[in-house]
Amino acid sequence: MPVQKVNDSSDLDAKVPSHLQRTSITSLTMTSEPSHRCVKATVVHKGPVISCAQKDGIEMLRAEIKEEDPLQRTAEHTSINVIFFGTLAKDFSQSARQGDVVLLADFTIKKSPSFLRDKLHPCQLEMDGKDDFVYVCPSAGPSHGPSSSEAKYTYVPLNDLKPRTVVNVYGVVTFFKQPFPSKGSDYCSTLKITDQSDFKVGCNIFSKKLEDHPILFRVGDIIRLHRFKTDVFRDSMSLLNTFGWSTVTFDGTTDSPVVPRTSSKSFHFGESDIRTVQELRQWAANQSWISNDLKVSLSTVKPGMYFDLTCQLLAKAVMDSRCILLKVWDGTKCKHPLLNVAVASDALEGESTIVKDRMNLTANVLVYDNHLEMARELKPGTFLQFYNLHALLQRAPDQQPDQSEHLSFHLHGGTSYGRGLRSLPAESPALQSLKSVLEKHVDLDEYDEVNDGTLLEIWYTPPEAVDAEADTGPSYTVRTCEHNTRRLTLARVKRSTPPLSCHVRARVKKYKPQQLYQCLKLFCSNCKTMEDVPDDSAVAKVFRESAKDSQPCDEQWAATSSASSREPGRTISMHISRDMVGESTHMQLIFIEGTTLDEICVLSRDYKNLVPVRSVNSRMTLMDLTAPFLFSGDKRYYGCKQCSLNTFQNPVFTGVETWDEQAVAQALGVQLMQYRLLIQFELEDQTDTLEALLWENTERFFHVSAVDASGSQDLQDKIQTIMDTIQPPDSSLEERPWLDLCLSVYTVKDDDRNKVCYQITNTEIKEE
DNA sequence: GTTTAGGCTTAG
Repeated sequence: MPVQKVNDSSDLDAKVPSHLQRTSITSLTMTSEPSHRCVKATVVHKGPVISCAQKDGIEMLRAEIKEEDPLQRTAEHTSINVIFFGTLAKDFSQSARQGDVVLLADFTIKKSPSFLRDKLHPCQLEMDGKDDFVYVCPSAGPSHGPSSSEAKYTYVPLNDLKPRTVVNVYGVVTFFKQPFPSKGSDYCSTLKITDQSDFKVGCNIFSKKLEDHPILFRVGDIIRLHRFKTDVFRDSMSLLNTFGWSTVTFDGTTDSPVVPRTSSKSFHFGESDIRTVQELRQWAANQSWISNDLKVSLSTVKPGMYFDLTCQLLAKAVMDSRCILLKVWDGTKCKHPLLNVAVASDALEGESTIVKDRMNLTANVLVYDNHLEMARELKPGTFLQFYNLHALLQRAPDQQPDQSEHLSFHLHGGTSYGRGLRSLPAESPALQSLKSVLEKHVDLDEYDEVNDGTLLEIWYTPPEAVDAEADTGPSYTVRTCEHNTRRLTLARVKRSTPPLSCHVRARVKKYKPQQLYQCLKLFCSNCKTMEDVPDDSAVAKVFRESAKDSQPCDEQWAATSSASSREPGRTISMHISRDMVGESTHMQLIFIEGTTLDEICVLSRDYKNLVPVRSVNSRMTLMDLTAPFLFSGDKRYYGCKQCSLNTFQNPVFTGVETWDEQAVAQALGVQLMQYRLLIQFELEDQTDTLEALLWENTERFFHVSAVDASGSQDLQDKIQTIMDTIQPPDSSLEERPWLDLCLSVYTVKDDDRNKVCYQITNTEIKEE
């Protein structure tokens, strides 16, 4: 069903079919049953139609809709993202404008992948156009028609104000205080406004109700005053609210939507208001008092400064009856070390800031006295505006006098210079740059559960890097993979959904096995059995028992020569296949019987392939597969006990040019076990630790072949040397080199449960 | 039927 238009907001309500129930956006949850619900709200943002590559190029559009929220202070999640897909996206793009009221039904409720950053709503609505239901009522003011009441109000320029008259005025706010309790019965708002006449007029507003006070966020906001009384005070004109008064405010950003902010349920608002606001914005943008007003962030703040800070609340704690600690960040790194006010974790409300503390991203703000009333209401995650915040260098209680002082922030008591704080609604234009900076730190969100990569690209372009701190300095490894995925923190990797390939930068906290020779494993590629390489004492025992009381075996297919050993009763015999006699290969494969392990080791220096055998009832038999079935130079090869076939009775030795371990194993019916190197690392970065295996990639990682290492002390020493560099014995974390790693995240079945595993792939040690 | 504040730094 395409998007339908109606002319009046009240018509929308008439369009609601009887089986549908109006639901407030605030009350929507993941478990809401969407099928019989509809929402009515105003479009506050409409994005472009985007073609989504990860969804077969389907077109999509994100819009943000907002429900009437008279107070704009405490109600949470009054806005929600709506994603339109396919033709509905295009249709909506053409039919709806910012400010329009829409009625939506038959949507799907999904988890919002952007909630942790935009704080709009934990859910989002998705509409694919099949049975969905979209009505649009073009904006013309929330409760009145556009032209019928035009010119109802006249606005007096500020230079034309006459004393003791009641007027309506428009102005740009050049100074304001958040409402504060007066000595009388009311709250008082104090502000100063100006307009194109450049006259500045002071204004006081008294009201018992906080919600009736103008909603002002920053200097440059625009205010409309109805029914204000003029008077002269200290040779200047001033304004005071009088009976029937009202105020409406607007953001002062040029080109941003003209959205009236008011608690009033019914107010006049028409085309001429939009024009007036736009003209004032344009005029103010060229005034030095606003355009020179550079924003101060944590990265630019200087000690001693009083400044306004736009930020997000991370955590809070009550210090005492006159002080609350607010831990905030704005995504920028402070140039001075930031003071960390230690608070017991059970006294702290909100997320842990440890990771951000370490990166000098967390500002500790001490809020005093009259501001506690406001601070007490704040919830972690809220966006905040501080006014006249004081940056102060101070020493931490446990700090030595010779150490550099740390920067703390105080919101002192009182309201001088507009001192105060307030929360900002998530959709405020004043927050757009803050949000985009915070998004670059998405990997730091310790509780971020964004896994749905498909919808993510509609919100942000991934940042190039995670963090400058870990970026600097060389890596002891190099990635060899072709793919160009984002680098993630370990905390983020742990929250990802397998399968996944990703890049991390980490250090090795620990590794197993600490006795590195134990990392050499035997692996059967057939049955996937992995076992340790048997130690010499176990192998020697097999040899001793095989040689005990044995008579040389007598096989038709073999030519045999025997010699007495030093021990009485033990004969050493060598057998060569008759098939091979006369061929050039005949000395390449020799069966040997009756030796000790030591003896066969000595003999293997002179013969290429020695197969130890024993005699059972005069028939030649392979030894127990605990022992190697083949000695070849300094290498020993083992067979899999489960998978080796017993075809030794009638071995075939023809047709092989060169005997190697594969050919020997095949001729003997042995399933050759491969040498592998297995190491388990405990990786660590600023966010978390994670156990990752080095398994399939080990040989490339060390530039060492496992089978070569099995017979070479030099190569085993090489691995030890590399490990001692990655994780020097008794080293502190800072002494260990960073490693750029490619990680593979996958699941394995473990007792019928899926277990997530991490393996280092496509990564090599840098060798000088 | 109309007091309050009328900007202009805490001092932790």
